[in-house]
Amino acid sequence: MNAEHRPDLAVSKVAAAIGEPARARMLYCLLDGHARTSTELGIVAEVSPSTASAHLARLKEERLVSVVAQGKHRYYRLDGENVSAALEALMVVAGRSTEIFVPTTPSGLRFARACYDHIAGSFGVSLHDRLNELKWLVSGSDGTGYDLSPAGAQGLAPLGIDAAALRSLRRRFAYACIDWSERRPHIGGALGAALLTCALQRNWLVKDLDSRALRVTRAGQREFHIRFGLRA
Amino acid sequence: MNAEHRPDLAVSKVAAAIGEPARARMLYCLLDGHARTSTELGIVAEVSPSTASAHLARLKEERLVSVVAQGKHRYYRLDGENVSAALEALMVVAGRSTEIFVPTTPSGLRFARACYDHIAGSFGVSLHDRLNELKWLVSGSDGTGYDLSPAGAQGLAPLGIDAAALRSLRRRFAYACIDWSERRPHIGGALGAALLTCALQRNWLVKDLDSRALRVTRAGQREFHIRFGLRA
DNA sequence: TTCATACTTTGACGCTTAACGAATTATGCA
DNA sequence: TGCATAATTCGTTAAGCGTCAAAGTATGAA
Repeated sequence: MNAEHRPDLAVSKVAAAIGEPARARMLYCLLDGHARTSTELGIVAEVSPSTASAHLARLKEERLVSVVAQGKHRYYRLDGENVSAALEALMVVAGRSTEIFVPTTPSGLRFARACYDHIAGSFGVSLHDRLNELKWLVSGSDGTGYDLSPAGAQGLAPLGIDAAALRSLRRRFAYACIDWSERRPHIGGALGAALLTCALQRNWLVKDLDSRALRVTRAGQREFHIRFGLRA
Repeated sequence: MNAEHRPDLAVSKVAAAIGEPARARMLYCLLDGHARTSTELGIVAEVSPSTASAHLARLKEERLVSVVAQGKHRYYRLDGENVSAALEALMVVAGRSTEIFVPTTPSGLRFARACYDHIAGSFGVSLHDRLNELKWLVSGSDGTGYDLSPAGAQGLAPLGIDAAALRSLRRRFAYACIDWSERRPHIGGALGAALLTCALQRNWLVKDLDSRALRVTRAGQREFHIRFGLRA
C-alpha cells in the first residue's frame, strides 16, 4: 500500500536487494569506486547477461546503483556514499573486516584496455597526460574537444598518423573520454582510434583474447618510452 | 566451507536475513535496545508464534540477535552495536529515496531519541556539539574515538558520572555515533550511556512509552541550560 | 506427579523469484 | 544502408522460502 510510511518495510526491500549472492557480488565489486558495465558485472557475479541485467535493474530501482550511459555502454556504480557506508556496515556485522576484501577487477583490465576503439585504463590516462605535457595536444576550437598542435602533428607523423587525413573524417577528431575506472580522461575520437590502431599494428600493444584488456609488449614499453617519454 | 574468502557471500546471507519484512519489523522494533520475547516479536511482525520462532532462529544464526533464557522466557535483543549501526545505515539508504519517510518520523523521535542506549536525535547532536565547544570532549588516542578532558571529568562529576569508572569498563569509552536522521555525530559508548542514564534518573529526559522517543522535561530544559549552556 | 504455559520443531502447501535462452531494441562502425 | 556488439525484455522452468497447524520439548506451578 504505502510502503513509504513503513521504514522497516522500505529497509527490508533494500536489504533483500543486497541479500542475493549474485547482486552482493556485483555491489562488493563496485565498492572500489570504479564503474563497470552490465556484462562485466555479469561475469563477476557468474550469471548470464540477461540475468545480470535483471539484477542491475533491481539494484537501480532500490537506488543502490546509478547508471551512466556512454555510447553503447552503460556504466553502473554505487549510488552515493550512503550505499558504501551501508555495505561496509553489513560487512562488519558479517564478521569480515573491510581489509579482507580485494577488488576483483582483473588487474590487466585496469591497467590498459580498449574503450570502443581507443586506449583506456591507467595506461590510456598516462598517455593522455603525457601528450598534454608535451603540448602535442591542445584544447580544440569547440572547447570540449582536443586538437593536435603543429608539434604534435610532427611528432605523430613518423608513426603513420596523418593529422590532416584524420581531420577530414566525419568523425570527431579528438576529445577527452572520461574513464570510469580511473575517473580521469583519456584520448577518444579519431585520434584515439589511430593511436590504438598504430600501437596494435606495431605490436606495442596486444589484445587479450575475448576481452577488452590490452597488454603492453616489451617493444611497446621501449617505443612508448623513446617516442613519448612515457614509462610504464 | 570457504566462506571466509567470499566476503560478499557472507554479507548476502546477513542482508537476506534482514531483507524479509517480518524479520525487518522485529529488528527495527529491537532497535530501541529493549529485549523482547518470541511471542512479543511475533505480534510486532504480525506472524504466528511458530513463524516468529523460525525467523528468530535465523536471525540468531546470522548473529543479528542474541538470546538470553530467563525461566521459560527467552529474551531476544540486537547482538551488539554493529548491528544497530548496520540497521541505521540501511535506513539512510532506504530513507534517502523516500523523502516522505523523514517528515513521517514523529517529531519527538527526531528531536531526541534513544539510539541503542544513548541520546540521539537533534538534541543528542546538540549535546555532542556543546561538549566539544566546551572542550570537555577531546579526540581519543585511537583517533576515531573521544576522550574526556580533565575539565570534562570535573564538569560531569557532579552528575555522578565517574570517568575513571567508565574507563575501566570493557566497553568503548566514547565515540562519534552517526545519527541517521541528523546525519551528524552524537555521543556513543559508555559515556553516552552514562549520560542517558543520568538524565533519565534525574527526570531531565523521560521515555515515551513503547517508543524510542525521549522528551525533555521542564527540569531538563533548565538543567541542561545551567550545566552545559545548552538551550533547547 | 500432573497440568499449564512458552517456545521450538516438523511437515505440507503455496507463492515468490532467480535462472536461462531467444527475441528485441539501441548504438556504433563500415 | 547493413552488420556487429551491448544490453534489455519476455517466457518458461525450477528451486527456495515464508507460512501455518500440529506435534514435541522444556520450564514452572499446583
